[in-house]
Amino acid sequence: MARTVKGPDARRERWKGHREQRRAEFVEATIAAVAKKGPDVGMDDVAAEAGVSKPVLYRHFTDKSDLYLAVGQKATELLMDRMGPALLADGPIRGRIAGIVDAYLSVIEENPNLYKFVVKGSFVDRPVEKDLVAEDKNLIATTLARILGDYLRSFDMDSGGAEPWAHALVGMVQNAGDWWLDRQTMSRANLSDYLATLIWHAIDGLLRSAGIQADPAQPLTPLRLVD
Amino acid sequence: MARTVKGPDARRERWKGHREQRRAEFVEATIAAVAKKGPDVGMDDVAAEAGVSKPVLYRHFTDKSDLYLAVGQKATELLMDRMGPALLADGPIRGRIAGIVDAYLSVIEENPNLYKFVVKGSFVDRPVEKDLVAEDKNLIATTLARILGDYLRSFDMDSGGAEPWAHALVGMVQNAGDWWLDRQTMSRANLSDYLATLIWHAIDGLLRSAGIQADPAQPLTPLRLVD
DNA sequence: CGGTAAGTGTTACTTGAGGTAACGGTTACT
DNA sequence: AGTAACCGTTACCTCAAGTAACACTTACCG
Repeated sequence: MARTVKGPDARRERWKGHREQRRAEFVEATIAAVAKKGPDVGMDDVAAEAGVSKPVLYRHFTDKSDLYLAVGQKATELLMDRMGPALLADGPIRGRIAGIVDAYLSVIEENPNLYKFVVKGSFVDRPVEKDLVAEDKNLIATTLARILGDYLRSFDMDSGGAEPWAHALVGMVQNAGDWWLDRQTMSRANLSDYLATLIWHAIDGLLRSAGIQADPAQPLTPLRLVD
Repeated sequence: MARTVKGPDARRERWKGHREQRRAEFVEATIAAVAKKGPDVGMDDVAAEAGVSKPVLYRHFTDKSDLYLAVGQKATELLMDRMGPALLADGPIRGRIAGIVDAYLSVIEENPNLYKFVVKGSFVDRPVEKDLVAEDKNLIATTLARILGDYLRSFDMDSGGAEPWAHALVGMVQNAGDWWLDRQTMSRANLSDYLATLIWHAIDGLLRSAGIQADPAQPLTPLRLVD
Protein backbone atom coordinates (compact mmCIF):
# COMPACT_ATOMS: atom_id res chain seq x y z
CA MET A 1 0.00 0.00 0.00
CA ALA A 2 2.53 2.53 1.16
CA ARG A 3 4.53 1.94 -2.00
CA THR A 4 1.92 3.65 -4.15
CA VAL A 5 2.99 6.89 -2.55
CA LYS A 6 6.43 6.91 -4.10
CA GLY A 7 5.33 8.72 -7.22
CA PRO A 8 2.77 8.52 -9.98
CA ASP A 9 4.49 5.86 -12.03
CA ALA A 10 8.07 5.35 -13.04
CA ARG A 11 6.90 4.68 -16.57
CA ARG A 12 5.92 8.28 -16.96
CA GLU A 13 9.39 9.52 -16.07
CA ARG A 14 11.29 6.98 -18.06
CA TRP A 15 11.22 9.02 -21.23
CA LYS A 16 11.78 12.54 -19.96
CA GLY A 17 15.28 12.86 -21.35
CA HIS A 18 14.46 10.87 -24.40
CA ARG A 19 11.74 13.18 -25.60
CA GLU A 20 13.99 16.17 -25.41
CA GLN A 21 16.68 14.38 -27.27
CA ARG A 22 14.21 13.43 -29.95
CA ARG A 23 13.04 17.02 -30.33
CA ALA A 24 16.62 18.14 -30.67
CA GLU A 25 17.11 15.48 -33.31
CA PHE A 26 14.18 16.83 -35.31
CA VAL A 27 15.43 20.35 -34.92
CA GLU A 28 18.71 19.24 -36.45
CA ALA A 29 16.83 17.47 -39.22
CA THR A 30 14.95 20.66 -39.96
CA ILE A 31 18.16 22.63 -40.19
CA ALA A 32 19.61 20.01 -42.49
CA ALA A 33 16.48 19.95 -44.65
CA VAL A 34 16.54 23.72 -44.93
CA ALA A 35 20.17 23.61 -45.97
CA LYS A 36 19.29 21.12 -48.69
CA LYS A 37 15.95 22.29 -50.00
CA GLY A 38 15.87 25.97 -49.18
CA PRO A 39 13.82 27.78 -46.60
CA ASP A 40 10.41 26.68 -47.87
CA VAL A 41 10.62 23.00 -46.97
CA GLY A 42 7.47 21.20 -45.98
CA MET A 43 6.77 19.05 -42.99
CA ASP A 44 7.02 15.98 -45.22
CA ASP A 45 10.50 17.04 -46.23
CA VAL A 46 11.57 17.51 -42.66
CA ALA A 47 10.11 14.17 -41.69
CA ALA A 48 11.83 12.49 -44.61
CA GLU A 49 15.13 14.11 -43.67
CA ALA A 50 14.72 12.68 -40.19
CA GLY A 51 13.98 9.29 -41.72
CA VAL A 52 10.50 9.21 -40.34
CA SER A 53 6.96 9.92 -41.44
CA LYS A 54 4.89 12.96 -40.68
CA PRO A 55 2.75 11.83 -37.74
CA VAL A 56 5.90 11.05 -35.77
CA LEU A 57 6.92 14.66 -36.13
CA TYR A 58 3.55 15.73 -34.84
CA ARG A 59 3.99 13.63 -31.72
CA HIS A 60 6.85 15.90 -30.76
CA PHE A 61 5.69 19.22 -32.11
CA THR A 62 2.13 20.39 -31.96
CA ASP A 63 2.59 22.49 -34.99
CA LYS A 64 4.75 23.74 -37.79
CA SER A 65 5.23 26.91 -35.84
CA ASP A 66 6.14 24.91 -32.76
CA LEU A 67 8.93 23.31 -34.73
CA TYR A 68 9.97 26.71 -35.99
CA LEU A 69 10.08 28.03 -32.45
CA ALA A 70 12.24 25.10 -31.39
CA VAL A 71 14.67 25.86 -34.17
CA GLY A 72 14.63 29.49 -33.18
CA GLN A 73 15.33 28.58 -29.58
CA LYS A 74 18.32 26.60 -30.68
CA ALA A 75 19.54 29.58 -32.65
CA THR A 76 18.97 31.85 -29.69
CA GLU A 77 21.15 29.59 -27.59
CA LEU A 78 23.92 29.67 -30.14
CA LEU A 79 23.72 33.43 -30.18
CA MET A 80 23.47 34.01 -26.47
CA ASP A 81 26.27 31.62 -25.66
CA ARG A 82 28.49 33.94 -27.61
CA MET A 83 26.88 37.27 -26.79
CA GLY A 84 26.48 36.74 -23.06
CA PRO A 85 30.18 36.63 -22.21
CA ALA A 86 30.87 39.49 -24.61
CA LEU A 87 28.18 41.63 -23.03
CA LEU A 88 29.28 40.90 -19.49
CA ALA A 89 33.01 41.07 -20.13
CA ASP A 90 34.80 43.83 -18.40
CA GLY A 91 37.69 45.79 -19.83
CA PRO A 92 38.50 48.80 -21.94
CA ILE A 93 35.33 50.19 -23.42
CA ARG A 94 36.44 50.40 -26.99
CA GLY A 95 37.53 46.77 -26.92
CA ARG A 96 34.29 45.71 -25.27
CA ILE A 97 32.29 47.26 -28.04
CA ALA A 98 34.34 45.53 -30.68
CA GLY A 99 33.99 42.26 -28.78
CA ILE A 100 30.22 42.47 -28.63
CA VAL A 101 29.91 43.36 -32.29
CA ASP A 102 32.29 40.66 -33.34
CA ALA A 103 30.56 38.05 -31.21
CA TYR A 104 27.35 38.73 -33.09
CA LEU A 105 28.99 38.73 -36.49
CA SER A 106 30.82 35.49 -35.76
CA VAL A 107 27.56 33.72 -35.02
CA ILE A 108 25.81 34.78 -38.18
CA GLU A 109 28.94 34.10 -40.19
CA GLU A 110 29.11 30.56 -38.91
CA ASN A 111 25.39 29.81 -39.32
CA PRO A 112 24.19 31.92 -42.22
CA ASN A 113 21.45 29.52 -43.30
CA LEU A 114 20.09 29.04 -39.84
CA TYR A 115 20.20 32.77 -39.30
CA LYS A 116 18.28 33.58 -42.45
CA PHE A 117 15.80 30.82 -41.77
CA VAL A 118 14.98 32.13 -38.34
CA VAL A 119 14.97 35.81 -39.22
CA LYS A 120 13.03 35.62 -42.45
CA GLY A 121 10.59 33.27 -40.83
CA SER A 122 9.01 32.21 -44.09
CA PHE A 123 8.80 28.66 -42.76
CA VAL A 124 5.63 29.45 -40.89
CA ASP A 125 2.59 30.48 -42.91
CA ARG A 126 0.56 32.14 -40.20
CA PRO A 127 2.25 34.74 -38.05
CA VAL A 128 3.70 33.17 -34.93
CA GLU A 129 2.46 34.37 -31.58
CA LYS A 130 5.96 34.42 -30.10
CA ASP A 131 8.37 36.51 -32.13
CA LEU A 132 11.70 35.04 -31.12
CA VAL A 133 13.80 37.42 -33.14
CA ALA A 134 12.12 40.41 -31.55
CA GLU A 135 12.60 38.84 -28.14
CA ASP A 136 16.28 38.30 -28.70
CA LYS A 137 16.75 41.82 -29.91
CA ASN A 138 14.86 43.07 -26.92
CA LEU A 139 16.91 41.06 -24.52
CA ILE A 140 20.14 42.34 -25.97
CA ALA A 141 18.85 45.89 -26.18
CA THR A 142 17.67 45.81 -22.59
CA THR A 143 21.03 44.60 -21.41
CA LEU A 144 22.71 47.25 -23.49
CA ALA A 145 20.38 49.91 -22.16
CA ARG A 146 21.29 48.98 -18.62
CA ILE A 147 25.01 49.10 -19.33
CA LEU A 148 24.71 52.35 -21.20
CA GLY A 149 22.43 53.90 -18.62
CA ASP A 150 24.79 52.98 -15.82
CA TYR A 151 27.66 54.40 -17.78
CA LEU A 152 25.96 57.71 -18.40
CA ARG A 153 24.72 57.95 -14.84
CA SER A 154 28.23 57.30 -13.59
CA PHE A 155 29.05 60.66 -15.15
CA ASP A 156 25.91 62.21 -13.74
CA MET A 157 24.48 62.51 -17.21
CA ASP A 158 20.89 62.19 -18.29
CA SER A 159 20.26 58.56 -19.17
CA GLY A 160 16.91 59.10 -20.88
CA GLY A 161 18.38 58.21 -24.23
CA ALA A 162 19.76 54.88 -23.10
CA GLU A 163 16.80 52.82 -24.19
CA PRO A 164 16.29 54.21 -27.68
CA TRP A 165 20.01 54.23 -28.21
CA ALA A 166 20.27 50.60 -27.19
CA HIS A 167 17.62 49.59 -29.69
CA ALA A 168 19.28 51.75 -32.29
CA LEU A 169 22.60 50.03 -31.73
CA VAL A 170 21.05 46.60 -31.98
CA GLY A 171 19.39 47.43 -35.27
CA MET A 172 22.53 49.01 -36.51
CA VAL A 173 24.67 45.96 -35.98
CA GLN A 174 22.02 43.64 -37.28
CA ASN A 175 21.45 45.49 -40.50
CA ALA A 176 25.12 45.99 -41.16
CA GLY A 177 25.51 42.27 -40.52
CA ASP A 178 22.79 41.43 -43.02
CA TRP A 179 24.39 43.57 -45.65
CA TRP A 180 27.77 42.02 -45.00
CA LEU A 181 26.38 38.49 -45.07
CA ASP A 182 24.89 39.11 -48.50
CA ARG A 183 27.81 40.59 -50.29
CA GLN A 184 30.92 39.75 -48.36
CA THR A 185 33.01 42.66 -49.55
CA MET A 186 35.14 42.95 -46.45
CA SER A 187 36.57 40.79 -43.71
CA ARG A 188 34.67 40.33 -40.50
CA ALA A 189 37.44 41.97 -38.52
CA ASN A 190 37.22 44.95 -40.78
CA LEU A 191 33.49 45.33 -40.37
CA SER A 192 33.69 44.85 -36.63
CA ASP A 193 36.24 47.59 -36.49
CA TYR A 194 34.20 49.97 -38.61
CA LEU A 195 31.13 49.43 -36.49
CA ALA A 196 33.00 49.66 -33.21
CA THR A 197 34.56 52.87 -34.40
CA LEU A 198 31.17 54.33 -35.20
CA ILE A 199 29.71 53.30 -31.87
CA TRP A 200 32.68 54.47 -29.89
CA HIS A 201 32.57 57.86 -31.55
CA ALA A 202 28.90 58.17 -30.80
CA ILE A 203 29.43 57.44 -27.13
CA ASP A 204 32.50 59.59 -26.93
CA GLY A 205 30.54 62.41 -28.50
CA LEU A 206 27.79 62.10 -25.93
CA LEU A 207 30.34 62.37 -23.15
CA ARG A 208 32.18 65.26 -24.80
CA SER A 209 28.95 67.16 -25.13
CA ALA A 210 28.72 66.92 -21.35
CA GLY A 211 32.27 68.11 -21.04
CA ILE A 212 33.71 64.71 -20.21
CA GLN A 213 36.83 63.34 -21.79
CA ALA A 214 36.76 59.53 -21.82
CA ASP A 215 39.62 57.28 -22.71
CA PRO A 216 38.66 54.42 -25.03
CA ALA A 217 41.43 52.29 -23.55
CA GLN A 218 40.10 52.59 -20.03
CA PRO A 219 37.54 50.17 -18.62
CA LEU A 220 34.12 51.37 -17.61
CA THR A 221 33.77 50.08 -14.13
CA PRO A 222 36.69 51.87 -12.48
CA LEU A 223 35.02 55.08 -13.50
CA ARG A 224 31.86 54.31 -11.61
CA LEU A 225 31.19 56.52 -8.62
CA VAL A 226 31.38 54.85 -5.22
CA ASP A 227 27.94 56.11 -4.15
CA MET B 1 -4.29 50.05 -96.43
CA ALA B 2 -2.28 52.86 -94.95
CA ARG B 3 -4.66 53.05 -92.02
CA THR B 4 -3.63 49.62 -90.72
CA VAL B 5 -0.29 51.19 -89.81
CA LYS B 6 -1.81 53.37 -87.13
CA GLY B 7 -1.45 50.65 -84.45
CA PRO B 8 -2.53 47.13 -83.74
CA ASP B 9 -6.05 47.93 -82.59
CA ALA B 10 -7.53 50.69 -80.49
CA ARG B 11 -9.43 48.10 -78.50
CA ARG B 12 -6.21 46.88 -76.94
CA GLU B 13 -5.28 50.32 -75.64
CA ARG B 14 -8.71 51.31 -74.44
CA TRP B 15 -8.24 49.88 -70.97
CA LYS B 16 -4.64 50.75 -70.19
CA GLY B 17 -5.45 53.34 -67.57
CA HIS B 18 -8.41 51.44 -66.31
CA ARG B 19 -6.43 48.36 -65.38
CA GLU B 20 -3.99 50.36 -63.33
CA GLN B 21 -6.81 52.11 -61.56
CA ARG B 22 -8.39 48.77 -60.80
CA ARG B 23 -5.15 47.40 -59.37
CA ALA B 24 -4.83 50.44 -57.16
CA GLU B 25 -8.39 49.87 -56.00
CA PHE B 26 -7.58 46.32 -54.98
CA VAL B 27 -4.45 47.45 -53.24
CA GLU B 28 -6.58 49.81 -51.18
CA ALA B 29 -9.02 47.00 -50.49
CA THR B 30 -6.18 44.83 -49.26
CA ILE B 31 -5.00 47.53 -46.91
CA ALA B 32 -8.52 47.99 -45.63
CA ALA B 33 -9.00 44.24 -45.21
CA VAL B 34 -5.75 43.98 -43.30
CA ALA B 35 -6.81 46.80 -41.04
CA LYS B 36 -10.05 44.96 -40.31
CA LYS B 37 -9.06 41.33 -40.10
CA GLY B 38 -5.40 41.39 -39.17
CA PRO B 39 -2.40 40.61 -41.27
CA ASP B 40 -3.38 37.04 -42.13
CA VAL B 41 -6.33 37.78 -44.37
CA GLY B 42 -7.08 35.44 -47.22
CA MET B 43 -7.67 36.24 -50.84
CA ASP B 44 -11.38 35.67 -50.31
CA ASP B 45 -11.39 38.31 -47.62
CA VAL B 46 -9.64 40.79 -49.84
CA ALA B 47 -12.01 40.04 -52.69
CA ALA B 48 -14.99 40.44 -50.38
CA GLU B 49 -13.63 43.73 -49.10
CA ALA B 50 -13.42 44.92 -52.69
CA GLY B 51 -16.99 43.74 -53.25
CA VAL B 52 -15.96 41.18 -55.79
CA SER B 53 -15.22 37.49 -56.01
CA LYS B 54 -11.86 35.81 -56.11
CA PRO B 55 -11.33 35.17 -59.81
CA VAL B 56 -11.68 38.88 -60.48
CA LEU B 57 -8.75 39.49 -58.22
CA TYR B 58 -6.75 36.92 -60.11
CA ARG B 59 -7.37 38.74 -63.38
CA HIS B 60 -5.41 41.66 -62.01
CA PHE B 61 -2.80 39.90 -59.91
CA THR B 62 -1.14 36.69 -60.97
CA ASP B 63 -0.60 35.72 -57.44
CA LYS B 64 -0.99 36.42 -53.77
CA SER B 65 2.60 37.53 -53.74
CA ASP B 66 1.94 39.78 -56.73
CA LEU B 67 -0.73 41.52 -54.71
CA TYR B 68 1.63 41.75 -51.78
CA LEU B 69 4.27 43.31 -53.99
CA ALA B 70 1.77 45.86 -55.25
CA VAL B 71 0.92 46.82 -51.69
CA GLY B 72 4.61 47.03 -50.93
CA GLN B 73 5.17 49.27 -53.91
CA LYS B 74 2.50 51.58 -52.66
CA ALA B 75 4.17 51.70 -49.29
CA THR B 76 7.52 52.34 -50.92
CA GLU B 77 6.02 55.32 -52.69
CA LEU B 78 4.64 56.72 -49.46
CA LEU B 79 8.03 56.33 -47.87
CA MET B 80 10.11 57.68 -50.71
CA ASP B 81 7.89 60.67 -51.25
CA ARG B 82 8.83 61.73 -47.77
CA MET B 83 12.42 60.45 -47.65
CA GLY B 84 13.53 61.72 -51.04
CA PRO B 85 13.23 65.42 -50.25
CA ALA B 86 14.71 64.87 -46.81
CA LEU B 87 17.69 63.04 -48.25
CA LEU B 88 18.33 65.58 -50.97
CA ALA B 89 17.66 68.65 -48.86
CA ASP B 90 20.57 70.92 -48.32
CA GLY B 91 21.31 72.79 -45.15
CA PRO B 92 23.06 72.45 -41.83
CA ILE B 93 24.18 68.88 -41.36
CA ARG B 94 22.77 68.35 -37.92
CA GLY B 95 19.35 69.50 -39.09
CA ARG B 96 19.56 67.39 -42.20
CA ILE B 97 20.12 64.29 -40.13
CA ALA B 98 17.18 65.09 -37.90
CA GLY B 99 15.06 65.76 -40.98
CA ILE B 100 15.85 62.42 -42.55
CA VAL B 101 15.21 60.51 -39.37
CA ASP B 102 11.99 62.34 -38.70
CA ALA B 103 10.78 61.82 -42.25
CA TYR B 104 11.08 58.11 -41.76
CA LEU B 105 9.44 58.10 -38.37
CA SER B 106 6.57 60.21 -39.59
CA VAL B 107 5.75 57.69 -42.30
CA ILE B 108 5.67 54.70 -40.01
CA GLU B 109 3.78 56.67 -37.42
CA GLU B 110 1.08 57.56 -39.92
CA ASN B 111 0.78 54.08 -41.42
CA PRO B 112 1.64 51.64 -38.69
CA ASN B 113 -0.55 48.83 -39.97
CA LEU B 114 0.65 49.11 -43.53
CA TYR B 115 4.20 49.25 -42.29
CA LYS B 116 3.90 46.11 -40.20
CA PHE B 117 2.07 44.30 -42.96
CA VAL B 118 4.79 44.99 -45.48
CA VAL B 119 7.74 44.43 -43.18
CA LYS B 120 6.51 41.29 -41.46
CA GLY B 121 5.45 39.89 -44.79
CA SER B 122 3.37 37.13 -43.28
CA PHE B 123 0.75 37.68 -45.97
CA VAL B 124 2.70 35.60 -48.44
CA ASP B 125 3.23 31.94 -47.62
CA ARG B 126 6.18 31.21 -49.85
CA PRO B 127 9.15 33.56 -49.78
CA VAL B 128 8.80 36.26 -52.38
CA GLU B 129 11.43 36.51 -55.04
CA LYS B 130 11.59 40.30 -54.77
CA ASP B 131 12.27 41.49 -51.25
CA LEU B 132 10.88 44.99 -51.32
CA VAL B 133 11.88 45.90 -47.82
CA ALA B 134 15.46 44.93 -48.49
CA GLU B 135 15.36 46.91 -51.72
CA ASP B 136 14.11 50.00 -49.99
CA LYS B 137 16.70 49.74 -47.30
CA ASN B 138 19.34 49.26 -49.95
CA LEU B 139 18.20 52.25 -51.91
CA ILE B 140 18.30 54.48 -48.87
CA ALA B 141 21.59 53.04 -47.69
CA THR B 142 23.15 53.54 -51.09
CA THR B 143 22.06 57.15 -51.19
CA LEU B 144 23.35 57.63 -47.69
CA ALA B 145 26.64 55.97 -48.58
CA ARG B 146 27.11 58.39 -51.45
CA ILE B 147 26.37 61.42 -49.30
CA LEU B 148 28.59 60.17 -46.51
CA GLY B 149 31.38 59.15 -48.87
CA ASP B 150 31.34 62.55 -50.55
CA TYR B 151 31.40 64.22 -47.18
CA LEU B 152 34.38 62.22 -45.97
CA ARG B 153 36.23 62.64 -49.24
CA SER B 154 35.65 66.37 -49.08
CA PHE B 155 37.91 66.26 -46.04
CA ASP B 156 40.36 63.95 -47.80
CA MET B 157 39.40 61.18 -45.45
CA ASP B 158 39.23 57.48 -46.22
CA SER B 159 35.68 56.72 -47.31
CA GLY B 160 35.97 52.95 -47.10
CA GLY B 161 33.56 52.85 -44.19
CA ALA B 162 30.82 54.77 -45.94
CA GLU B 163 28.95 51.73 -47.17
CA PRO B 164 28.86 49.68 -43.96
CA TRP B 165 28.10 52.82 -42.02
CA ALA B 166 25.22 53.67 -44.28
CA HIS B 167 23.67 50.26 -43.80
CA ALA B 168 24.32 50.51 -40.09
CA LEU B 169 22.52 53.84 -39.92
CA VAL B 170 19.55 52.50 -41.83
CA GLY B 171 19.19 49.54 -39.51
CA MET B 172 19.63 51.75 -36.54
CA VAL B 173 16.79 54.07 -37.40
CA GLN B 174 14.55 51.22 -38.46
CA ASN B 175 15.00 49.23 -35.29
CA ALA B 176 14.64 52.23 -33.04
CA GLY B 177 11.49 53.04 -35.01
CA ASP B 178 10.10 49.55 -34.48
CA TRP B 179 10.73 49.77 -30.79
CA TRP B 180 9.12 53.17 -30.59
CA LEU B 181 6.10 52.07 -32.61
CA ASP B 182 5.48 49.21 -30.21
CA ARG B 183 5.67 51.01 -26.93
CA GLN B 184 5.23 54.68 -27.57
CA THR B 185 7.06 55.90 -24.51
CA MET B 186 8.28 59.14 -26.00
CA SER B 187 7.25 61.72 -28.56
CA ARG B 188 8.41 61.40 -32.11
CA ALA B 189 10.31 64.66 -31.89
CA ASN B 190 12.10 63.36 -28.86
CA LEU B 191 13.15 60.15 -30.55
CA SER B 192 14.22 61.98 -33.69
CA ASP B 193 16.38 64.18 -31.59
CA TYR B 194 17.95 61.31 -29.68
CA LEU B 195 18.78 59.50 -32.87
CA ALA B 196 20.04 62.57 -34.64
CA THR B 197 22.23 63.31 -31.66
CA LEU B 198 23.69 59.85 -31.77
CA ILE B 199 24.35 60.01 -35.48
CA TRP B 200 25.78 63.48 -35.37
CA HIS B 201 28.18 62.51 -32.62
CA ALA B 202 29.30 59.49 -34.59
CA ILE B 203 30.06 61.60 -37.64
CA ASP B 204 31.64 64.33 -35.62
CA GLY B 205 33.83 61.75 -33.93
CA LEU B 206 34.99 60.40 -37.27
CA LEU B 207 36.02 63.88 -38.33
CA ARG B 208 37.68 64.67 -35.04
CA SER B 209 39.73 61.52 -35.27
CA ALA B 210 41.08 62.98 -38.51
CA GLY B 211 41.78 66.25 -36.78
CA ILE B 212 38.84 68.06 -38.31
CA GLN B 213 36.51 70.27 -36.35
CA ALA B 214 33.07 70.39 -37.98
CA ASP B 215 30.24 72.69 -37.05
CA PRO B 216 26.85 70.97 -36.84
CA ALA B 217 25.15 74.22 -37.79
CA GLN B 218 27.05 74.53 -41.06
CA PRO B 219 25.80 72.98 -44.28
CA LEU B 220 27.78 70.26 -45.96
CA THR B 221 28.18 71.54 -49.46
CA PRO B 222 30.01 74.77 -48.77
CA LEU B 223 32.71 72.66 -47.24
CA ARG B 224 33.30 70.71 -50.39
CA LEU B 225 36.62 71.36 -52.07
CA VAL B 226 36.52 73.11 -55.43
CA ASP B 227 38.49 70.35 -57.20
C1' DC C 1 -25.12 46.38 -88.12
C1' DG C 2 -22.58 41.77 -87.34
C1' DG C 3 -18.03 40.50 -85.51
C1' DT C 4 -14.68 40.64 -82.00
C1' DA C 5 -11.39 42.04 -78.36
C1' DA C 6 -11.26 43.61 -74.37
C1' DG C 7 -13.48 43.75 -69.94
C1' DT C 8 -17.29 42.41 -66.21
C1' DG C 9 -18.68 38.90 -63.16
C1' DT C 10 -20.32 34.17 -61.28
C1' DT C 11 -20.20 29.13 -59.29
C1' DA C 12 -17.85 25.09 -58.88
C1' DC C 13 -13.87 22.78 -59.18
C1' DT C 14 -8.64 21.12 -58.50
C1' DT C 15 -4.40 21.06 -55.87
C1' DG C 16 -1.10 20.95 -52.26
C1' DA C 17 0.43 21.20 -47.75
C1' DG C 18 -0.74 21.20 -42.93
C1' DG C 19 -2.61 18.33 -39.79
C1' DT C 20 -5.32 13.95 -37.94
C1' DA C 21 -7.44 9.14 -37.28
C1' DA C 22 -6.91 4.67 -36.69
C1' DC C 23 -4.33 0.99 -36.57
C1' DG C 24 -0.46 -2.17 -35.08
C1' DG C 25 4.17 -3.17 -32.90
C1' DT C 26 7.87 -2.70 -29.05
C1' DT C 27 9.81 -1.95 -24.58
C1' DA C 28 10.07 -2.21 -19.71
C1' DC C 29 7.91 -0.80 -15.31
C1' DT C 30 4.27 -2.92 -12.05
C1' DA D 1 0.01 -10.72 -17.48
C1' DG D 2 -1.15 -6.02 -17.87
C1' DT D 3 -0.34 -1.53 -19.24
C1' DA D 4 1.76 3.12 -20.03
C1' DA D 5 4.61 5.02 -22.51
C1' DC D 6 6.92 5.13 -26.89
C1' DC D 7 7.78 3.54 -32.17
C1' DG D 8 5.92 3.75 -36.63
C1' DT D 9 2.74 3.30 -40.82
C1' DT D 10 -1.06 4.40 -44.48
C1' DA D 11 -4.95 6.72 -45.50
C1' DC D 12 -7.65 10.28 -44.71
C1' DC D 13 -9.59 15.30 -43.65
C1' DT D 14 -9.43 20.41 -44.23
C1' DC D 15 -8.70 24.75 -45.81
C1' DA D 16 -6.98 28.34 -48.68
C1' DA D 17 -4.67 29.31 -53.06
C1' DG D 18 -5.48 29.18 -57.56
C1' DT D 19 -8.27 27.62 -62.04
C1' DA D 20 -11.99 26.17 -65.46
C1' DA D 21 -15.91 27.05 -67.59
C1' DC D 22 -19.57 29.73 -68.46
C1' DA D 23 -22.40 34.00 -69.25
C1' DC D 24 -22.94 38.96 -69.89
C1' DT D 25 -21.33 43.98 -71.32
C1' DT D 26 -19.09 47.51 -73.82
C1' DA D 27 -17.30 49.85 -77.79
C1' DC D 28 -14.06 49.72 -81.60
C1' DC D 29 -13.84 47.81 -86.49
C1' DG D 30 -15.12 46.94 -90.96
